[in-house]
Amino acid sequence: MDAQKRQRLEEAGWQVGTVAEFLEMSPSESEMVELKLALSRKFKSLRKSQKLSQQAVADKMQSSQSRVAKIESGDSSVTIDSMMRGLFSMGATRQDIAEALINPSNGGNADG
Amino acid sequence: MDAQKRQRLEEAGWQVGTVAEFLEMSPSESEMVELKLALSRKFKSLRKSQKLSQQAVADKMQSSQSRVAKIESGDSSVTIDSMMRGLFSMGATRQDIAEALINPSNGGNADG
DNA sequence: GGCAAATATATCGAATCTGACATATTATAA
DNA sequence: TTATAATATGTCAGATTCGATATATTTGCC
Repeated sequence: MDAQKRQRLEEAGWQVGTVAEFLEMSPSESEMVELKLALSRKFKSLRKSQKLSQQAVADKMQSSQSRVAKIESGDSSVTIDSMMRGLFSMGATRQDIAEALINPSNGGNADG
Repeated sequence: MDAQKRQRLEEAGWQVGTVAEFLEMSPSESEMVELKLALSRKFKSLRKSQKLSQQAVADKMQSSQSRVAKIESGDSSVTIDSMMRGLFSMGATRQDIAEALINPSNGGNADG
């Protein structure tokens, strides 16, 4: 059972503990996971608010649709650098990003 | 941007060169540079405030002294992931990081 | 000055991540 | 339904970054 599946279970109501506990992560590792999750949410909500397809964002940031999908799905092969690059390519400011880091929700616009 | 800042960037390996070349950097690329600069400053000020050597921080984050030096000098081979990992290893919170992103200065404690 | 600790810089093999691509799955509209 | 766009998933060669190491330089103290 991987982390993603486990998270799905949890969202469906299964009490299994925290992701960090399950994966036996150090505090800094789980901070990293949460940070990436926050950025990934912000990324998706920003794209939606601008009504862009993943392909359109990929073009803006000189990447590929599949990579954008991975960014939004929280794939572990994605770096923070990559997410930041995408956010800036969509016009996000450091302010926007800072707010996304603090706010546990998706960070504002569009579907929420 | 002043000449001193540009020179620091050049010395750190950012392909900046002339002012003209610098202006050819896309907006998102320069946002990335500024973001990394902000994180690098926060990293150093946090380490100083905790009176840790670069080696000590390297141990905490399972890296090497040389890599910590590169983080603090704004070396272009350093990823944001790497900087974040270091910041969290020193006990920084997402709040701390968010503030560092917004604040153009070094971010608070110790020298500066 | 001399010495030791701290920091900076260079290099390199190994590990990781990337963009591209193929393809599967899921929405959306006619 | 059928067609089409959008999104998700898997793979992989090439590029990038990593930690480690060696070594140079700087800093601080005697």
